[in-house]
Amino acid sequence: MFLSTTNNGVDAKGRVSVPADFRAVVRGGVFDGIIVWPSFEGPYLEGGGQALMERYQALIEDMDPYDEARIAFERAIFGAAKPLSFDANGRVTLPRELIEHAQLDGKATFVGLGSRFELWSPALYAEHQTRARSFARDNKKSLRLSPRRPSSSRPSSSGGDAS
Amino acid sequence: MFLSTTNNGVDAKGRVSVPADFRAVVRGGVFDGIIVWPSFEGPYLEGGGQALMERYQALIEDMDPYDEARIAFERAIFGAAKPLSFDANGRVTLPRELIEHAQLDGKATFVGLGSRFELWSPALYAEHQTRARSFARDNKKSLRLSPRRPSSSRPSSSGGDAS
DNA sequence: TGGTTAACGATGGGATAACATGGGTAAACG
DNA sequence: CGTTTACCCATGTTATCCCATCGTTAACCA
Repeated sequence: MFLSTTNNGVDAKGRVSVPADFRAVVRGGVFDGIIVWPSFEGPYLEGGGQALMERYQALIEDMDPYDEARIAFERAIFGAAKPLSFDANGRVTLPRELIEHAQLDGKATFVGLGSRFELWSPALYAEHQTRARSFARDNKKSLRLSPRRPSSSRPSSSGGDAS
Repeated sequence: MFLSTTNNGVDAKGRVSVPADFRAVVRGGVFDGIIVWPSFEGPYLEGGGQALMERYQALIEDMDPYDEARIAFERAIFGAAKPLSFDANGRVTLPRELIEHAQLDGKATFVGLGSRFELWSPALYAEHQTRARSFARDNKKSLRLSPRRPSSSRPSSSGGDAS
């Protein structure tokens, strides 16, 4: 499982060290590396191991062969996905177009999301985080996670990040 | 699996380098090359390895021998498909009619789509690419990954194409 | 417990092989 | 006999591999 957030450097050749935890997730597959594609939702990258790609492929092959959505997904995901293999030190080389899409400038933030991960420019990710947080606050009623309830006594005062 | 998008040149002889990743996918078959035919959906080419052809053959042979659709598929795919073998440098020579169908003019864009690939004029593909991305964004809900269940119904090497 | 050392992960740079591409020549085809 | 197709070699560019360095963490020893 891809977990946690890591900030690594992107050198002049576009190389970036994949966090060791992430490498351990994909270790064992026939393809020793990760697969990365530009998100079609924003200026960041999405990635995973080959197993993730095969899950997408299974999903897509269940769709009608001439479904417009199927063709769109095939082109948006498979067409844009780059297989990036690890070098001896656990790095991958990001192609120029991926670096540009995510606006990476010397640094990249790996964000683990369980079955996949995201790659962000640190600055954009911070911004995205604050927006995500306020979105969560605005929608907290729909975010009830578990039957466990806080049972009062918790200071409802805004804890620092007021807006 | 055919992945990623590559832009290669088409010289005066109609030769184009097949991306090395793509060559690796079809490597090992008895026929050392790719099979390409004009799409009946638009001005581009479709292609794959021999394994893909055999899949199509199996699909079509399940249809009624006198089904009009079967005849149409046979003519549109098998009748128009050209086996293009690699030269020593990994290139194929595109016949004139394929170049004209896809309106290739010095450049060709290989688009990997998992079990097959497409060949486009770069300008024409750019347009379809943006449309595919926005369509995918609007319909992403239909791509939800279901929680992986242990009883996977198919072996991991799906589709017969090598990794 | 404090200090030292070995191991792992991350980073930087240079050498080398792979890839894409161009042109030329010989064989095959009509 | 002319045209086309296949094969061969040469070259620039790019990506891949290999080695060295450095910081951090974890293990080990006194």
